[in-house]
Amino acid sequence: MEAQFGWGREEGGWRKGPWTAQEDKLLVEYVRQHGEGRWNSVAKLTGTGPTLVTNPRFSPGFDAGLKRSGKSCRLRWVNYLRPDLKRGKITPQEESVILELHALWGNRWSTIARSLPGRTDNEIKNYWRTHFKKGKPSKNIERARARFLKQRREMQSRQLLQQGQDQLHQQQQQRHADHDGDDEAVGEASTPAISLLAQQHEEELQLLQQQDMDDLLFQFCPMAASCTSSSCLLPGVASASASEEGTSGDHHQLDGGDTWGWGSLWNLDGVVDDGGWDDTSFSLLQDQALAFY
DNA sequence: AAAAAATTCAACCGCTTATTT
DNA sequence: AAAATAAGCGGTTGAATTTTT
Repeated sequence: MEAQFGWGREEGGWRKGPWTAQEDKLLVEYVRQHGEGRWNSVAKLTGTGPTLVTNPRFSPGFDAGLKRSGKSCRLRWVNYLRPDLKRGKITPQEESVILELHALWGNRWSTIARSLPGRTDNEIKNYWRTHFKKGKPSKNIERARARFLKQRREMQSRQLLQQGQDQLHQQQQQRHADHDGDDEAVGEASTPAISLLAQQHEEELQLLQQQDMDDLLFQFCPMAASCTSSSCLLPGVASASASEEGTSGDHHQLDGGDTWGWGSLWNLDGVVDDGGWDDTSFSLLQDQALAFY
């Protein structure tokens, strides 16, 4: 019934490969009796106690002990048998959290997992890799990305427009003060760069709107909502959380060049200095965004 | 209908960090 | 204080399953 798998056999005395229901039972029983931890003693203590030895379910001479290394036992418990694990698919809400926290912390799966009760680091890691890893972005994340960029653009073009208007206003007033009743056509020529930029962004924006991906996006990707609300738009939050690390575990690269976009897009390290969200950092980010687009 | 390709995810490995002896 | 042992972490693997051709 088992051991039909290519890799189900023994190596150095320890069984390896997929766990059987029987093995699970032994491990669960072990934890019930001895608690979590001391995994190396599982093999010694399972199935050898008087209750199990005399249990008629085990034929005489059959070694009922669990022939698994401590490491394997711990893994099985932590990732699969623990009763507080949440089974079933990752919910859209959870996905949203994963995306956000990964943007913040990179591949620190166990850190991310702490914010997702009932989910293991392994599970989250798998989820991330299968859904958001470079090369094969799912349709969902593709849409999410588009939305993210769109929001950024909307914001920027609004900013630019406002800037241009302010500037124009200022110049007009200045001119009024300087020499009284003069022309007003000059103002347009003096802010061509900004208005042009703003116009370009409006055009890009409209292009995106034509594609009309919002409805689909919302249906599939909750991140759309979080984009506006949390860390990615609030440098204060992001930099505060980001600075909390950097003490010891810094050898983890935040975003090894092969994962795409999000890490570098959302992680504001090195872009935002002391919580300031100025135009330069914005356009820097914008450039990064465009590079991926 | 079946073969091939793609995806999923449980479990492994090697390494680092923490705890115990 | 340091060596040994245990726990924890993240990357990788590959059998099983699902999807595509």
